[in-house]
Amino acid sequence: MEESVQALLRNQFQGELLDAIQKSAVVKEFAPQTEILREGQFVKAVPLVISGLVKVYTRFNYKELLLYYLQANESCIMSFSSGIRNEASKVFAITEEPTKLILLPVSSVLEWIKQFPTFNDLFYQFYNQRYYELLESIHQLLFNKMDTRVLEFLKKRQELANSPYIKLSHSRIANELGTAREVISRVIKKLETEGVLSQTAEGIVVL
Amino acid sequence: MEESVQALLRNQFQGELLDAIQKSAVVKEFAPQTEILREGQFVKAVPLVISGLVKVYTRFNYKELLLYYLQANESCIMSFSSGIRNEASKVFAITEEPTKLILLPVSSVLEWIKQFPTFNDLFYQFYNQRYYELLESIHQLLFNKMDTRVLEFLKKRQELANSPYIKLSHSRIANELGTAREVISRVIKKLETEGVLSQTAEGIVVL
DNA sequence: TTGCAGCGGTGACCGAAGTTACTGCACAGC
DNA sequence: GCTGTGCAGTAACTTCGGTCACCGCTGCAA
Repeated sequence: MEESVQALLRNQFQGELLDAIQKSAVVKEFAPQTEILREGQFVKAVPLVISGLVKVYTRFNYKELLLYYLQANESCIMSFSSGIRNEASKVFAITEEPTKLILLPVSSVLEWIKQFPTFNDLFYQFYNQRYYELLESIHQLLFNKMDTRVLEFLKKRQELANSPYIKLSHSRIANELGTAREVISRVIKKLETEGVLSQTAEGIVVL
Repeated sequence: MEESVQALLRNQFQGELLDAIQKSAVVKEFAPQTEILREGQFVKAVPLVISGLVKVYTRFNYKELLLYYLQANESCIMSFSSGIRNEASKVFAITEEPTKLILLPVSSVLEWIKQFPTFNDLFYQFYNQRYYELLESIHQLLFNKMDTRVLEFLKKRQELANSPYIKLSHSRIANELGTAREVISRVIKKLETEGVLSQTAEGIVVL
């Protein structure tokens, strides 16, 4: 295992738990736009993101909706839950950027949860985080109109990329929000005339 | 503690865990339409439903949306999570029927989770269940039109009440689905002419 | 150079759902 | 009896978002 990964793990975990993780974890790297979890898939490993960005989303009849992003030190609770219950996943996950993650075998995770309270806490935290993010998605869908949904989305992307320029095509944005490309064009144009953002050759900038 | 509650607990828990729960749990009864969790509330106890029905929902500017129901042997994960993280609740809970529940102090729950793996598993199960139900809500909002949403809702109510007759006013249904009363009237009328349900004096019947 | 694929812009249109406003009915309480 | 209240039905209208069709631009590859 590389030194950079080791360092990250040492930061998060200590003692026996650290040893155990180092022993059984497998490091994997993925190129952008690699599907790492399909709906209906049965998972036997829980991923823990080391670096990069993973998009978790749901899909129905070619209509998608972004649920949340996984960043460094976060885990996909869906693969954990589908792992422990031996149920098929109900969501999809795809890398957005080059992503490095470690895979923890479900059986080991189950052991560690019993043995190490800090590890257990961590997973409750993960669940919690995702619960909130789903709740937030529900709020967006139910209470907000397209313009605020687009704006919120762009702001989040700006934060995540840590760059003022959002390099996403209108149709990509439409997919994330479960709508059509034309709608995004319309809304972004409107936001632009309102002066809250501007479209440049380098990407969209929220002001 | 009454014998009926004792029996239910013995059914779910054993040994030391059962003893501990019996020692520190408080039984409470609530009349229908009693608010047991408000948004922004800080909770110091985790409820476990013994009997009855609790509605968990979110609200914004007088617009509501049903998230899920809590039935016997289920717990509100929101109060657990807001308890352990000392954060304010983001959802509301209200009794739909006369409801009996036991309250477990947050501090004890945290202890038991470490001590008793079965108890820990139970709470993961709760989290999981709610995560799925939120996901289901998102699907309903994003992919389904009002007519299917109403129909699904009515079917679920029929199951829960264990009676063919759904005694809910149109405006109540509208609230649960985050829409207006007129819309429900319109949709139900349409469903009625389509022959998938009928409205009688005793309530709505899905055929 | 041509052609084509991907992207954004736009106008026209439609349908779903939210809104307003009013009607009629049943029932309770006085 | 009258009146108030809560519920359902419904017509008319608006708004939002999804869809269709088409255009023009750019850049790439044959």
